[in-house]
Amino acid sequence: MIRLLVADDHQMFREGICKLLSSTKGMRVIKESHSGSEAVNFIKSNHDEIDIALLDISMPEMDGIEASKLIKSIAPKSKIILLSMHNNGRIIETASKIGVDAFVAKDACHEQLIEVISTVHNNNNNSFIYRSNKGPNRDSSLHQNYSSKHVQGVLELTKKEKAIVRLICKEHTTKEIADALHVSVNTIETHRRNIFSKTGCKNVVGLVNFAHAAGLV
Amino acid sequence: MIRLLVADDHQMFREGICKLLSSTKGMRVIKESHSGSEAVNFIKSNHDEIDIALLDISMPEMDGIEASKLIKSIAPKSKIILLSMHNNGRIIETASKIGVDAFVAKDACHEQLIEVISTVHNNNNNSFIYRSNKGPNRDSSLHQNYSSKHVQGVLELTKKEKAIVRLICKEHTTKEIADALHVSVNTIETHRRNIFSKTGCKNVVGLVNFAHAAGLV
DNA sequence: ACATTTCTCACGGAAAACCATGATATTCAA
DNA sequence: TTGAATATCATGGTTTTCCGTGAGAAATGT
Repeated sequence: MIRLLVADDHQMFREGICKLLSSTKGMRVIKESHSGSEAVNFIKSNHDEIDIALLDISMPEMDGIEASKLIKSIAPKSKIILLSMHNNGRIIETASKIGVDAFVAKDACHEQLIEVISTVHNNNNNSFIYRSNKGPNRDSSLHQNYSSKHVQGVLELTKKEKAIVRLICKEHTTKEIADALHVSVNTIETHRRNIFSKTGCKNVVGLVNFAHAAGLV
Repeated sequence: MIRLLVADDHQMFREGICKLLSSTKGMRVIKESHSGSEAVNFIKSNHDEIDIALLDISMPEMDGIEASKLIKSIAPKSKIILLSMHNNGRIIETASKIGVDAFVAKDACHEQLIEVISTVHNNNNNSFIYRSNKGPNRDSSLHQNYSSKHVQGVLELTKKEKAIVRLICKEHTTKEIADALHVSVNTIETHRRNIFSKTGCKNVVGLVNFAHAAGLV
Protein backbone atom coordinates (compact mmCIF):
# COMPACT_ATOMS: atom_id res chain seq x y z
CA MET A 1 0.00 0.00 0.00
CA ILE A 2 1.51 3.31 -1.10
CA ARG A 3 0.58 6.08 1.31
CA LEU A 4 0.23 9.46 -0.33
CA LEU A 5 0.03 13.11 0.59
CA VAL A 6 -1.51 15.41 -2.02
CA ALA A 7 -0.94 19.16 -1.83
CA ASP A 8 -2.57 21.62 -4.20
CA ASP A 9 -4.29 24.90 -3.52
CA HIS A 10 -6.99 24.29 -6.12
CA GLN A 11 -9.44 22.22 -4.18
CA MET A 12 -11.30 21.04 -7.24
CA PHE A 13 -8.17 19.60 -8.80
CA ARG A 14 -7.07 18.10 -5.49
CA GLU A 15 -10.39 16.36 -4.96
CA GLY A 16 -10.35 15.00 -8.49
CA ILE A 17 -6.85 13.63 -8.30
CA CYS A 18 -7.47 12.16 -4.85
CA LYS A 19 -10.60 10.44 -6.11
CA LEU A 20 -8.64 8.95 -8.99
CA LEU A 21 -5.78 7.82 -6.77
CA SER A 22 -8.01 6.46 -4.04
CA SER A 23 -9.76 4.24 -6.49
CA THR A 24 -6.44 2.80 -7.60
CA LYS A 25 -5.49 -0.51 -6.10
CA GLY A 26 -2.51 -0.25 -3.80
CA MET A 27 -2.73 3.45 -3.19
CA ARG A 28 -4.20 5.46 -0.38
CA VAL A 29 -4.38 9.20 0.08
CA ILE A 30 -3.57 9.81 3.75
CA LYS A 31 -3.59 13.58 3.73
CA GLU A 32 -4.80 16.43 1.52
CA SER A 33 -3.17 19.83 1.92
CA HIS A 34 -4.02 23.18 0.44
CA SER A 35 -0.57 24.69 0.86
CA GLY A 36 3.09 23.80 0.99
CA SER A 37 3.46 24.74 4.62
CA GLU A 38 0.52 22.60 5.67
CA ALA A 39 2.08 19.65 3.90
CA VAL A 40 5.45 20.25 5.54
CA ASN A 41 3.85 20.56 8.97
CA PHE A 42 1.97 17.32 8.54
CA ILE A 43 5.08 15.43 7.55
CA LYS A 44 7.01 17.02 10.39
CA SER A 45 4.65 15.53 12.96
CA ASN A 46 3.82 12.33 11.09
CA HIS A 47 7.23 11.23 9.97
CA ASP A 48 6.50 7.72 8.88
CA GLU A 49 2.98 7.91 7.61
CA ILE A 50 3.72 9.15 4.10
CA ASP A 51 5.57 7.28 1.39
CA ILE A 52 5.20 9.81 -1.39
CA ALA A 53 4.22 13.47 -1.40
CA LEU A 54 2.57 14.85 -4.52
CA LEU A 55 3.14 18.59 -4.50
CA ASP A 56 1.88 21.22 -6.88
CA ILE A 57 4.57 23.72 -7.82
CA SER A 58 2.30 26.70 -7.52
CA MET A 59 0.95 27.12 -4.02
CA PRO A 60 0.43 30.04 -1.65
CA GLU A 61 2.47 30.50 1.51
CA MET A 62 5.08 28.03 0.37
CA ASP A 63 5.64 26.77 -3.14
CA GLY A 64 6.32 23.18 -4.09
CA ILE A 65 10.05 23.68 -4.56
CA GLU A 66 10.50 25.21 -1.12
CA ALA A 67 8.32 22.53 0.43
CA SER A 68 10.36 19.83 -1.31
CA LYS A 69 13.60 21.06 0.21
CA LEU A 70 12.12 21.11 3.70
CA ILE A 71 10.53 17.70 3.35
CA LYS A 72 13.76 16.20 2.07
CA SER A 73 15.56 17.61 5.12
CA ILE A 74 13.07 16.51 7.77
CA ALA A 75 12.07 13.21 6.22
CA PRO A 76 14.73 12.09 3.75
CA LYS A 77 12.97 8.79 3.15
CA SER A 78 9.88 10.47 1.74
CA LYS A 79 9.71 10.51 -2.02
CA ILE A 80 8.49 13.63 -3.75
CA ILE A 81 6.65 14.04 -7.02
CA LEU A 82 6.07 17.56 -8.28
CA LEU A 83 3.01 18.45 -10.32
CA SER A 84 2.72 21.48 -12.53
CA MET A 85 0.64 22.84 -15.34
CA HIS A 86 3.59 24.63 -16.83
CA ASN A 87 6.67 22.74 -17.76
CA ASN A 88 9.44 25.23 -17.70
CA GLY A 89 12.77 23.60 -18.40
CA ARG A 90 14.58 25.60 -15.77
CA ILE A 91 12.19 24.61 -13.02
CA ILE A 92 12.47 20.96 -13.96
CA GLU A 93 16.23 21.29 -13.75
CA THR A 94 15.97 22.87 -10.32
CA ALA A 95 13.62 20.15 -9.17
CA SER A 96 16.01 17.41 -10.14
CA LYS A 97 18.93 19.20 -8.46
CA ILE A 98 17.22 19.42 -5.10
CA GLY A 99 16.49 15.72 -5.08
CA VAL A 100 12.87 15.64 -6.19
CA ASP A 101 12.04 12.17 -7.50
CA ALA A 102 9.76 13.05 -10.37
CA PHE A 103 8.10 15.88 -12.25
CA VAL A 104 4.72 15.27 -13.86
CA ALA A 105 2.93 17.89 -15.93
CA LYS A 106 -0.81 18.21 -15.51
CA ASP A 107 -1.29 17.60 -19.20
CA ALA A 108 -0.26 14.01 -18.54
CA CYS A 109 -3.02 11.48 -17.97
CA HIS A 110 -3.70 9.91 -14.62
CA GLU A 111 -2.42 6.53 -15.79
CA GLN A 112 0.94 8.15 -16.38
CA LEU A 113 0.84 9.63 -12.92
CA ILE A 114 -0.01 6.29 -11.37
CA GLU A 115 2.79 4.66 -13.31
CA VAL A 116 5.24 7.30 -12.07
CA ILE A 117 4.05 6.85 -8.49
CA SER A 118 4.67 3.10 -8.72
CA THR A 119 8.05 3.55 -10.32
CA VAL A 120 9.15 6.10 -7.75
CA HIS A 121 7.94 3.84 -4.96
CA ASN A 122 9.89 0.85 -6.19
CA ASN A 123 12.91 2.77 -7.24
CA ASN A 124 15.91 3.30 -5.06
CA ASN A 125 18.45 4.51 -7.53
CA ASN A 126 17.57 8.18 -7.12
CA SER A 127 16.90 8.74 -10.79
CA PHE A 128 14.70 11.65 -11.81
CA ILE A 129 11.56 10.96 -13.80
CA TYR A 130 9.88 13.46 -16.10
CA ARG A 131 6.46 13.02 -17.70
CA SER A 132 4.54 15.35 -19.95
CA ASN A 133 2.74 15.17 -23.24
CA LYS A 134 4.22 18.34 -24.59
CA GLY A 135 7.84 18.10 -23.56
CA PRO A 136 9.71 20.69 -21.54
CA ASN A 137 9.23 24.20 -22.75
CA ARG A 138 12.64 25.49 -23.70
CA ASP A 139 11.40 28.80 -25.00
CA SER A 140 12.76 30.73 -22.09
CA SER A 141 16.15 29.11 -22.35
CA LEU A 142 16.55 30.67 -25.76
CA HIS A 143 17.31 33.85 -23.96
CA GLN A 144 19.96 32.52 -21.64
CA ASN A 145 22.35 35.28 -20.82
CA TYR A 146 24.19 33.98 -17.82
CA SER A 147 26.96 36.11 -16.50
CA SER A 148 30.13 34.15 -15.79
CA LYS A 149 29.28 34.14 -12.11
CA HIS A 150 26.25 32.00 -12.70
CA VAL A 151 27.31 29.66 -15.43
CA GLN A 152 27.29 26.72 -13.14
CA GLY A 153 24.06 25.67 -11.64
CA VAL A 154 22.88 28.60 -9.61
CA LEU A 155 19.27 28.03 -10.37
CA GLU A 156 17.55 29.21 -7.31
CA LEU A 157 16.54 32.67 -6.27
CA THR A 158 17.27 33.92 -2.79
CA LYS A 159 14.45 34.94 -0.48
CA LYS A 160 14.96 38.60 -1.15
CA GLU A 161 15.04 37.96 -4.86
CA LYS A 162 11.80 36.02 -4.66
CA ALA A 163 10.22 38.83 -2.70
CA ILE A 164 11.31 41.29 -5.36
CA VAL A 165 9.92 39.08 -8.11
CA ARG A 166 6.58 39.02 -6.33
CA LEU A 167 6.57 42.81 -6.07
CA ILE A 168 7.47 43.12 -9.72
CA CYS A 169 4.56 40.83 -10.56
CA LYS A 170 2.25 43.15 -8.67
CA GLU A 171 3.06 45.86 -11.19
CA HIS A 172 5.37 47.81 -8.91
CA THR A 173 8.14 49.83 -10.52
CA THR A 174 11.75 49.60 -9.42
CA LYS A 175 11.43 52.88 -7.54
CA GLU A 176 8.32 51.74 -5.71
CA ILE A 177 10.04 48.54 -4.66
CA ALA A 178 13.10 50.43 -3.49
CA ASP A 179 10.92 52.68 -1.36
CA ALA A 180 8.96 49.77 0.05
CA LEU A 181 12.12 47.92 1.07
CA HIS A 182 13.92 51.08 2.21
CA VAL A 183 16.89 50.61 -0.08
CA SER A 184 18.34 52.43 -3.03
CA VAL A 185 16.99 52.12 -6.54
CA ASN A 186 20.46 50.95 -7.56
CA THR A 187 20.14 47.99 -5.24
CA ILE A 188 16.90 46.84 -6.75
CA GLU A 189 18.32 47.29 -10.22
CA THR A 190 21.22 45.05 -9.30
CA HIS A 191 18.83 42.47 -7.91
CA ARG A 192 16.85 42.62 -11.11
CA ARG A 193 19.93 41.97 -13.17
CA ASN A 194 20.90 39.03 -11.00
CA ILE A 195 17.39 37.64 -11.24
CA PHE A 196 17.45 37.91 -15.02
CA SER A 197 20.80 36.15 -15.03
CA LYS A 198 19.61 33.32 -12.86
CA THR A 199 16.32 32.76 -14.62
CA GLY A 200 17.56 33.42 -18.12
CA CYS A 201 14.86 35.97 -18.77
CA LYS A 202 15.24 38.79 -21.25
CA ASN A 203 12.96 41.25 -19.49
CA VAL A 204 10.14 41.58 -16.97
CA VAL A 205 7.74 39.86 -19.28
CA GLY A 206 9.81 36.70 -19.18
CA LEU A 207 10.12 37.13 -15.46
CA VAL A 208 6.37 37.21 -14.93
CA ASN A 209 6.01 34.09 -17.04
CA PHE A 210 8.73 32.44 -15.00
CA ALA A 211 7.01 33.47 -11.78
CA HIS A 212 3.79 31.86 -12.93
CA ALA A 213 5.57 28.66 -13.93
CA ALA A 214 7.56 28.64 -10.70
CA GLY A 215 4.52 29.18 -8.55
CA LEU A 216 5.79 32.46 -7.15
CA VAL A 217 2.45 34.03 -7.95
CA MET B 1 -30.10 13.32 -16.13
CA ILE B 2 -27.87 16.33 -16.79
CA ARG B 3 -25.65 15.71 -19.82
CA LEU B 4 -22.28 17.41 -19.62
CA LEU B 5 -19.37 18.33 -21.80
CA VAL B 6 -16.06 18.99 -20.04
CA ALA B 7 -13.29 20.86 -21.81
CA ASP B 8 -9.85 21.42 -20.27
CA ASP B 9 -6.43 21.02 -21.79
CA HIS B 10 -4.94 19.57 -18.61
CA GLN B 11 -5.87 15.94 -18.95
CA MET B 12 -5.20 15.14 -15.32
CA PHE B 13 -7.62 17.78 -14.12
CA ARG B 14 -10.19 16.79 -16.70
CA GLU B 15 -10.08 13.14 -15.73
CA GLY B 16 -10.41 14.02 -12.07
CA ILE B 17 -13.36 16.31 -12.51
CA CYS B 18 -15.08 13.84 -14.86
CA LYS B 19 -14.62 11.07 -12.34
CA LEU B 20 -16.19 13.24 -9.65
CA LEU B 21 -19.09 14.29 -11.85
CA SER B 22 -19.73 10.83 -13.24
CA SER B 23 -20.10 9.46 -9.76
CA THR B 24 -22.71 12.08 -8.98
CA LYS B 25 -26.30 10.97 -9.25
CA GLY B 26 -28.15 12.65 -12.07
CA MET B 27 -25.10 13.70 -14.03
CA ARG B 28 -23.35 12.17 -16.97
CA VAL B 29 -20.27 13.32 -18.81
CA ILE B 30 -21.03 12.80 -22.48
CA LYS B 31 -17.88 14.29 -23.94
CA GLU B 32 -14.40 15.26 -22.82
CA SER B 33 -12.48 17.82 -24.89
CA HIS B 34 -8.92 19.01 -24.70
CA SER B 35 -9.52 22.31 -26.46
CA GLY B 36 -12.16 24.93 -27.08
CA SER B 37 -12.41 24.19 -30.76
CA GLU B 38 -12.92 20.49 -30.17
CA ALA B 39 -15.76 21.31 -27.79
CA VAL B 40 -17.35 23.69 -30.28
CA ASN B 41 -17.07 21.15 -33.08
CA PHE B 42 -18.72 18.47 -30.99
CA ILE B 43 -21.63 20.70 -30.09
CA LYS B 44 -21.96 21.81 -33.70
CA SER B 45 -22.60 18.25 -34.84
CA ASN B 46 -24.39 17.05 -31.73
CA HIS B 47 -26.78 19.88 -31.10
CA ASP B 48 -29.07 18.30 -28.59
CA GLU B 49 -26.82 15.97 -26.71
CA ILE B 50 -25.35 18.44 -24.24
CA ASP B 51 -27.19 20.31 -21.53
CA ILE B 52 -24.26 22.09 -19.96
CA ALA B 53 -20.73 22.73 -21.16
CA LEU B 54 -18.00 23.14 -18.54
CA LEU B 55 -15.20 25.10 -20.17
CA ASP B 56 -11.83 26.01 -18.79
CA ILE B 57 -10.89 29.61 -19.55
CA SER B 58 -7.34 28.78 -20.45
CA MET B 59 -7.12 26.45 -23.42
CA PRO B 60 -4.99 26.26 -26.54
CA GLU B 61 -6.38 26.89 -30.02
CA MET B 62 -9.51 28.51 -28.64
CA ASP B 63 -10.01 29.84 -25.14
CA GLY B 64 -13.12 29.36 -23.07
CA ILE B 65 -14.48 32.85 -23.71
CA GLU B 66 -14.24 32.47 -27.46
CA ALA B 67 -15.72 28.99 -27.29
CA SER B 68 -18.59 30.30 -25.17
CA LYS B 69 -19.56 32.88 -27.75
CA LEU B 70 -19.58 30.30 -30.52
CA ILE B 71 -21.53 27.76 -28.51
CA LYS B 72 -24.12 30.35 -27.55
CA SER B 73 -24.55 31.20 -31.21
CA ILE B 74 -24.83 27.66 -32.57
CA ALA B 75 -26.70 26.12 -29.65
CA PRO B 76 -28.41 28.87 -27.66
CA LYS B 77 -30.12 26.33 -25.44
CA SER B 78 -26.82 24.99 -24.11
CA LYS B 79 -25.84 26.35 -20.74
CA ILE B 80 -22.21 27.26 -20.12
CA ILE B 81 -20.16 27.17 -16.94
CA LEU B 82 -16.66 28.59 -17.08
CA LEU B 83 -13.89 27.20 -14.89
CA SER B 84 -10.70 29.03 -14.04
CA MET B 85 -7.87 28.92 -11.60
CA HIS B 86 -7.54 32.67 -11.62
CA ASN B 87 -10.47 34.85 -10.80
CA ASN B 88 -9.83 38.12 -12.45
CA GLY B 89 -12.71 40.52 -11.98
CA ARG B 90 -12.59 41.80 -15.51
CA ILE B 91 -12.81 38.35 -17.02
CA ILE B 92 -15.76 37.46 -14.84
CA GLU B 93 -17.45 40.62 -16.01
CA THR B 94 -16.81 39.70 -19.63
CA ALA B 95 -18.13 36.21 -19.04
CA SER B 96 -21.40 37.49 -17.66
CA LYS B 97 -21.80 39.96 -20.53
CA ILE B 98 -21.52 37.33 -23.22
CA GLY B 99 -24.21 35.23 -21.62
CA VAL B 100 -22.20 32.63 -19.75
CA ASP B 101 -24.35 31.10 -17.05
CA ALA B 102 -21.78 30.67 -14.29
CA PHE B 103 -18.16 31.16 -13.35
CA VAL B 104 -16.58 28.73 -10.90
CA ALA B 105 -12.99 29.10 -9.66
CA LYS B 106 -10.93 25.97 -9.30
CA ASP B 107 -10.33 26.77 -5.67
CA ALA B 108 -13.98 25.96 -5.08
CA CYS B 109 -14.83 22.43 -3.98
CA HIS B 110 -16.59 19.93 -6.18
CA GLU B 111 -19.75 20.12 -4.09
CA GLN B 112 -19.97 23.78 -4.98
CA LEU B 113 -19.49 22.92 -8.63
CA ILE B 114 -22.21 20.29 -8.49
CA GLU B 115 -24.53 22.72 -6.77
CA VAL B 116 -23.88 25.30 -9.47
CA ILE B 117 -24.47 22.74 -12.21
CA SER B 118 -27.84 21.86 -10.68
CA THR B 119 -28.80 25.46 -10.22
CA VAL B 120 -27.87 26.38 -13.77
CA HIS B 121 -29.77 23.38 -15.10
CA ASN B 122 -32.97 24.30 -13.29
CA ASN B 123 -32.66 27.98 -13.82
CA ASN B 124 -34.24 29.82 -16.68
CA ASN B 125 -33.95 33.39 -15.53
CA ASN B 126 -30.55 33.95 -17.13
CA SER B 127 -28.88 35.04 -13.93
CA PHE B 128 -25.11 34.79 -13.63
CA ILE B 129 -23.62 32.67 -10.84
CA TYR B 130 -20.17 33.20 -9.39
CA ARG B 131 -18.41 30.79 -7.00
CA SER B 132 -14.98 31.01 -5.47
CA ASN B 133 -13.43 30.73 -2.04
CA LYS B 134 -11.23 33.74 -2.44
CA GLY B 135 -13.53 36.22 -4.11
CA PRO B 136 -12.80 38.00 -7.35
CA ASN B 137 -9.36 39.46 -7.54
CA ARG B 138 -9.78 43.17 -7.90
CA ASP B 139 -6.11 43.99 -7.71
CA SER B 140 -5.86 44.76 -11.36
CA SER B 141 -8.92 46.95 -11.31
CA LEU B 142 -7.15 49.28 -8.92
CA HIS B 143 -5.27 50.51 -11.89
CA GLN B 144 -8.21 51.27 -14.10
CA ASN B 145 -7.30 54.06 -16.42
CA TYR B 146 -9.97 53.93 -19.05
CA SER B 147 -9.89 56.55 -21.69
CA SER B 148 -13.27 58.12 -22.34
CA LYS B 149 -13.71 55.95 -25.42
CA HIS B 150 -13.81 52.81 -23.35
CA VAL B 151 -15.63 53.86 -20.24
CA GLN B 152 -18.63 51.80 -21.14
CA GLY B 153 -18.20 48.12 -21.30
CA VAL B 154 -15.62 47.51 -23.99
CA LEU B 155 -14.14 44.51 -22.33
CA GLU B 156 -12.96 42.37 -25.14
CA LEU B 157 -9.78 42.48 -27.12
CA THR B 158 -9.88 42.21 -30.90
CA LYS B 159 -8.12 39.39 -32.70
CA LYS B 160 -5.16 41.56 -33.59
CA GLU B 161 -4.93 42.82 -30.05
CA LYS B 162 -4.93 39.27 -28.73
CA ALA B 163 -2.20 38.35 -31.19
CA ILE B 164 -0.14 41.28 -30.00
CA VAL B 165 -0.66 40.33 -26.38
CA ARG B 166 0.61 36.84 -27.18
CA LEU B 167 3.70 38.27 -28.84
CA ILE B 168 4.32 40.58 -25.91
CA CYS B 169 4.07 37.57 -23.62
CA LYS B 170 6.77 35.87 -25.68
CA GLU B 171 9.18 38.61 -24.64
CA HIS B 172 9.10 40.43 -27.94
CA THR B 173 9.71 44.18 -27.95
CA THR B 174 7.42 46.63 -29.68
CA LYS B 175 9.89 46.96 -32.54
CA GLU B 176 10.13 43.20 -33.00
CA ILE B 177 6.36 42.91 -33.10
CA ALA B 178 6.10 45.74 -35.60
CA ASP B 179 8.60 44.00 -37.87
CA ALA B 180 6.90 40.65 -37.51
CA LEU B 181 3.52 42.09 -38.46
CA HIS B 182 4.96 44.39 -41.11
CA VAL B 183 3.52 47.55 -39.62
CA SER B 184 4.93 50.67 -38.03
CA VAL B 185 6.16 50.82 -34.46
CA ASN B 186 3.63 53.60 -33.91
CA THR B 187 0.83 51.24 -34.79
CA ILE B 188 1.90 48.69 -32.22
CA GLU B 189 2.29 51.41 -29.64
CA THR B 190 -1.26 52.52 -30.29
CA HIS B 191 -2.46 48.95 -29.97
CA ARG B 192 -0.60 48.67 -26.69
CA ARG B 193 -2.29 51.76 -25.35
CA ASN B 194 -5.69 50.49 -26.38
CA ILE B 195 -4.98 47.12 -24.79
CA PHE B 196 -3.96 48.76 -21.53
CA SER B 197 -7.12 50.82 -21.63
CA LYS B 198 -9.35 47.85 -22.22
CA THR B 199 -7.73 45.60 -19.66
CA GLY B 200 -7.03 48.26 -17.08
CA CYS B 201 -3.40 47.29 -16.81
CA LYS B 202 -0.71 49.70 -15.70
CA ASN B 203 2.12 48.14 -17.70
CA VAL B 204 3.26 44.96 -19.45
CA VAL B 205 3.57 43.15 -16.17
CA GLY B 206 -0.12 43.54 -15.52
CA LEU B 207 -0.76 42.55 -19.09
CA VAL B 208 1.10 39.27 -18.75
CA ASN B 209 -0.83 38.51 -15.57
CA PHE B 210 -4.05 39.31 -17.40
CA ALA B 211 -3.02 37.07 -20.28
CA HIS B 212 -2.49 34.18 -17.88
CA ALA B 213 -5.83 34.77 -16.19
CA ALA B 214 -7.58 35.16 -19.53
CA GLY B 215 -6.08 32.02 -20.94
CA LEU B 216 -4.29 33.83 -23.74
CA VAL B 217 -1.12 32.02 -22.83
C1' DA C 1 -25.05 52.85 -47.85
C1' DC C 2 -23.80 54.36 -43.55
C1' DA C 3 -22.09 54.02 -39.01
C1' DT C 4 -19.04 51.80 -35.96
C1' DT C 5 -15.12 49.47 -34.95
C1' DT C 6 -10.73 48.21 -36.09
C1' DC C 7 -6.33 49.08 -37.88
C1' DT C 8 -3.10 52.09 -39.34
C1' DC C 9 0.40 56.00 -38.68
C1' DA C 10 2.75 60.32 -36.70
C1' DC C 11 5.15 63.53 -33.22
C1' DG C 12 7.19 64.82 -29.03
C1' DG C 13 8.28 64.07 -24.51
C1' DA C 14 8.80 61.85 -19.73
C1' DA C 15 9.61 57.80 -17.18
C1' DA C 16 11.23 53.44 -16.59
C1' DA C 17 13.81 49.61 -17.88
C1' DC C 18 17.99 47.64 -19.25
C1' DC C 19 23.23 47.27 -19.58
C1' DA C 20 28.25 47.20 -18.05
C1' DT C 21 31.19 47.56 -14.43
C1' DG C 22 33.07 47.91 -10.05
C1' DA C 23 32.94 48.15 -5.14
C1' DT C 24 31.80 47.58 0.01
C1' DA C 25 29.19 45.59 3.84
C1' DT C 26 26.79 41.78 5.83
C1' DT C 27 25.53 37.11 6.69
C1' DC C 28 26.27 32.42 7.12
C1' DA C 29 27.97 27.93 6.75
C1' DA C 30 32.32 25.10 6.64
C1' DT D 1 37.62 32.51 11.11
C1' DT D 2 37.51 32.70 6.70
C1' DG D 3 35.69 32.17 2.29
C1' DA D 4 31.39 32.25 -0.35
C1' DA D 5 27.13 33.99 -1.08
C1' DT D 6 24.13 37.76 -0.43
C1' DA D 7 22.84 42.43 -0.16
C1' DT D 8 24.00 46.97 -0.61
C1' DC D 9 25.20 51.25 -3.49
C1' DA D 10 27.22 54.14 -7.47
C1' DT D 11 28.02 56.16 -12.29
C1' DG D 12 26.84 56.88 -16.87
C1' DG D 13 24.72 55.57 -20.81
C1' DT D 14 21.23 53.25 -24.27
C1' DT D 15 16.89 51.41 -25.26
C1' DT D 16 12.22 50.69 -24.49
C1' DT D 17 8.10 51.70 -22.49
C1' DC D 18 4.52 54.70 -21.50
C1' DC D 19 1.55 58.92 -22.31
C1' DG D 20 -1.33 62.45 -24.86
C1' DT D 21 -3.21 63.68 -28.92
C1' DG D 22 -4.87 63.63 -33.49
C1' DA D 23 -6.26 61.51 -37.68
C1' DG D 24 -6.95 58.79 -42.08
C1' DA D 25 -7.86 54.03 -44.21
C1' DA D 26 -9.89 49.54 -44.05
C1' DA D 27 -13.04 46.30 -42.58
C1' DT D 28 -17.53 44.97 -40.73
C1' DG D 29 -22.22 44.75 -39.80
C1' DT D 30 -27.05 46.31 -40.21
